[in-house]
Amino acid sequence: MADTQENGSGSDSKSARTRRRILDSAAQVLSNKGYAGLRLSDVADLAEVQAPAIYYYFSSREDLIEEVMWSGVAELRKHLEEALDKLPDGTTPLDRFSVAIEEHLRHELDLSNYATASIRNAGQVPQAIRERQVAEENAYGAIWADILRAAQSAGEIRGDIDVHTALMLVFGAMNWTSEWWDPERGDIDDLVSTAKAFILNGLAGS
Amino acid sequence: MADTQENGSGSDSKSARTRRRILDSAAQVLSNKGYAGLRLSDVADLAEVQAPAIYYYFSSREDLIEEVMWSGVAELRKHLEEALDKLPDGTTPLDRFSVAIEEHLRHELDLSNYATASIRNAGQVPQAIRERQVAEENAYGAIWADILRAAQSAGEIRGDIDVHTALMLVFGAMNWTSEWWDPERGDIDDLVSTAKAFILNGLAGS
Amino acid sequence: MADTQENGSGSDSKSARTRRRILDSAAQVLSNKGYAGLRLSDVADLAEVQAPAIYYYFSSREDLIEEVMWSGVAELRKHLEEALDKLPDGTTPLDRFSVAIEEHLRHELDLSNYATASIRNAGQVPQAIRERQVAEENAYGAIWADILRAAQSAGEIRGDIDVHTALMLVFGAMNWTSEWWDPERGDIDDLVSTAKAFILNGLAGS
Amino acid sequence: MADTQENGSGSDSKSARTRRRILDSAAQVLSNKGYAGLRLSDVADLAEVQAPAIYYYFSSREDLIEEVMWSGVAELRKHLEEALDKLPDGTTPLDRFSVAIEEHLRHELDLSNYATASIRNAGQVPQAIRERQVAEENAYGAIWADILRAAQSAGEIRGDIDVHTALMLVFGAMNWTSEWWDPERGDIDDLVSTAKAFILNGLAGS
DNA sequence: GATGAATGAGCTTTCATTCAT
DNA sequence: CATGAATGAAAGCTCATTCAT
Repeated sequence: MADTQENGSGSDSKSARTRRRILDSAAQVLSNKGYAGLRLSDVADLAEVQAPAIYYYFSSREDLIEEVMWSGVAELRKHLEEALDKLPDGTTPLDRFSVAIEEHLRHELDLSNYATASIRNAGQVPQAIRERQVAEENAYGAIWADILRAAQSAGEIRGDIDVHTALMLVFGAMNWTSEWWDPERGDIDDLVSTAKAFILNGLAGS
Repeated sequence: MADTQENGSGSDSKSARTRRRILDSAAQVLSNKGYAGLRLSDVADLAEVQAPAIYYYFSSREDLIEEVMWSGVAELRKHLEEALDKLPDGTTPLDRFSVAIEEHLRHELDLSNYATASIRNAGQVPQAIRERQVAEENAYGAIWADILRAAQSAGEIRGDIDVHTALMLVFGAMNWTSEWWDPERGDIDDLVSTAKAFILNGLAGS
Repeated sequence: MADTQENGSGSDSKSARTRRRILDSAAQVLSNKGYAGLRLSDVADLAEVQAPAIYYYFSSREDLIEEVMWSGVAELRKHLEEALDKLPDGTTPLDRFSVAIEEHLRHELDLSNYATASIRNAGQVPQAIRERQVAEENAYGAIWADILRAAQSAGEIRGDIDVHTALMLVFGAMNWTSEWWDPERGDIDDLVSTAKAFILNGLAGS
Repeated sequence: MADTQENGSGSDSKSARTRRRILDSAAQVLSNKGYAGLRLSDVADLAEVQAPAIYYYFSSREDLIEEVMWSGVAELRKHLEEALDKLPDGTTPLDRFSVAIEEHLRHELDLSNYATASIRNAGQVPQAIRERQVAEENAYGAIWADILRAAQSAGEIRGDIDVHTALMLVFGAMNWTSEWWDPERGDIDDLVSTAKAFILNGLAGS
């Protein structure tokens, strides 16, 4: 599944499908080899096209990578927003938080090379590429921060904790999973419940 | 300090000092540009030598990088072992754990390009380089696992938690700090105490 | 006018007009960028067609360029022949020569990208393209040589001068104008009269 | 001789000789194939080095070409200045002019790929490269203009002629020779004397 | 010990050209 | 007639690496 996800929806003309294949391949290579290690020829091989065909769809290597990095976070956000929207009206902030943790982890580990590509390369990509991604990250972070603040107001988590620092520690614990978690050896349900317990206890505290 | 740390001690002949400068520079470049993004010419510039001079000290680019990656973790372990050895005999596992968190964070953020280089590039480095680093990581992880298990036996943290998963979540929260924490804007003491509270509560749980 | 000239006449079906537009555009690009610098995509943009459409009218890039280079001189010759034919029967060789100078200059500077394309790229085009152009050039040169020899016989210009060398010096003075003369800043009538005086005196001599 | 000229003088260390060989080769290729047609691999073949070696001496293709274009005119000027300096004090402007014609032609035809490269590609090179060359051209043109004005003051040539236009016609006649004159078939002394007669008569006039 | 000089492999990118539609 | 899609070949350029000095 991890290798065949579709990014976004939309038309599926032959042209659109080729573009998608290139983008998917780039996400996978980026995720494995890193920004500087991504070679267009590897992307092309995976996408089953010749390397110059990439230039029919993207104006440069940077352009292609930018779109992967940007849509990695965008997709994560869309995913989360949809999940939160489905919750019944009276759901408590802490329950919403719990859902967010689950969605983030499942999307990162189960579905998306885009997410892992974004996460792993955030620190290595040149400034020009970084900017649009940062905008998306801020939007994504804002959703989490809102939930966290609501939980604080509701007294569900400690009030003395700095929201930004807390969020970053939580993201750290979650994002790092893609570095060590092996889908072949672990059960994702176990991971999700352990992570939830760790994080919620960490923030609820005594 | 972060840019001028010395890795290990030992002889300080001119030759040894040049070697150290090259290694330090490689750690810094590796930390910023990633494995594939490291260019020997950048390392040479930082170390103030000519690029071919690197070959006098290291037999190849891979060799140089391997040493950085490997000593990043080795250094972290030495650091931790020394700190733990200094603790009085009766120190509880949980207190030892608390000290470990503090040492890991301070070393990563304050002292060492080696540590961040190791952490950031663990997933992108080729297998050949990875192996020795993995051995070091296992040794380092074993120290943490011992403490954790002792704490579990002592009933200081929950017994239902899987030690390996817990450890990885903790490492995630800590390692990710190097991606977002800005020494210019935050106080490291605050970060350390927030991280300790988050992690210890997360594992103690209700 | 210089950018919209039509080369030759003939059928004006939509197809023929598109072909003409492509040829005109090629002449202009060739004139500005040179043989190796001509890109079909530039020609296509100027002609307002898609690049592959060019292949409907010309079997290759070389083919297209050959036609421009060849018709550049052909057109110059047709132009000159018409002008000479209009002269009254008794016109002296020297007067015919004077008319030739004027026609050549006006056509080159005022009317035709084809002429400048031919002139500027004569030395850089591959042999295969060159041949047909050389044939045209010889025919064109023959007209000039005839006039010059007649003038020599009539004693209107020096007899000791080598006709071929003289002709080449004259062509040089004229052809070079397209490299330096700026229609925005100079008056073409002034240029024509100065050039006539220079050339005719140069050949008449003392 | 044309293929083996040395450009400028100076040290002849091995390194300097390689640099010179690359520059000489570039001048020759530029002269034959034009700006867009110059391939570094052709230059490298002629210079008997591998293509990337060029980058040891020049930072880019443009850089290399700029130096050829610029030094083509610079060399021409140096050549001319030296010849004029050798003339006895009382030499008339017209005699100086005559010497200038001779030096220009001989240098262009006999000695220098640099000169022909500069002349042929002046119109096709991008603006960035052009600028430095234009400066040199102006300096070179100023020498000629000075002589011409002096001759006008001395009444040696017509007073009604525009100096700039005249100069351009003269340069045209001379520069064009490299397009048609074949050293195998013609005698350069004949060409020089014919050209002198043509130009001087052209400007002296009746 | 260290460097100037050079190379070979491999990268991104461009471009003429083809072909199914 | 014309175009969207794609390719093969080759270009400029970068970089790790070598080697004589």
